[in-house]
Amino acid sequence: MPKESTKSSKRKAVDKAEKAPKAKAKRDPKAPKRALSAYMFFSQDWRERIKAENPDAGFGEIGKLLGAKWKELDDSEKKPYIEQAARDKARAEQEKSEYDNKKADSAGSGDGGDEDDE
DNA sequence: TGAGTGATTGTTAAT
DNA sequence: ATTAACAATCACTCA
Repeated sequence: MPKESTKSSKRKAVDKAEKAPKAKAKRDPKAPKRALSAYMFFSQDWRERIKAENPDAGFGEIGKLLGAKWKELDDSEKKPYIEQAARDKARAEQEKSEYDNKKADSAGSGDGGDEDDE
């Protein structure tokens, strides 16, 4: 059985389940961005289905419908999406790698080699 | 070393 | 461009 060592706490954040006051835009100028989550891939595949059966459904309907279906799916059904998420995660790792690389590089040289206009 | 925190992903549609 | 529920996430940071 998989050992569940530390998973006894981080719950608090999830447990809160409070209404999102508002999503933040971003903090770092070149945020390496994270990886997409299974839900992202799931939505990409389902969004068309949801709209197909709910052409009038706006965002609220789709969002709730999507989430409802997502939970309806079996772990095996989500697996493919999770795998995609895992794949993207690896991609994100590379992104971070570059970000970390640049970061370390610019840190030493005062002036940033490449400066994006922003 | 462990804990948890926040930031991020994508959809649609309106503003 | 931004925001909003919907869900996952999980890499980073700190003491």
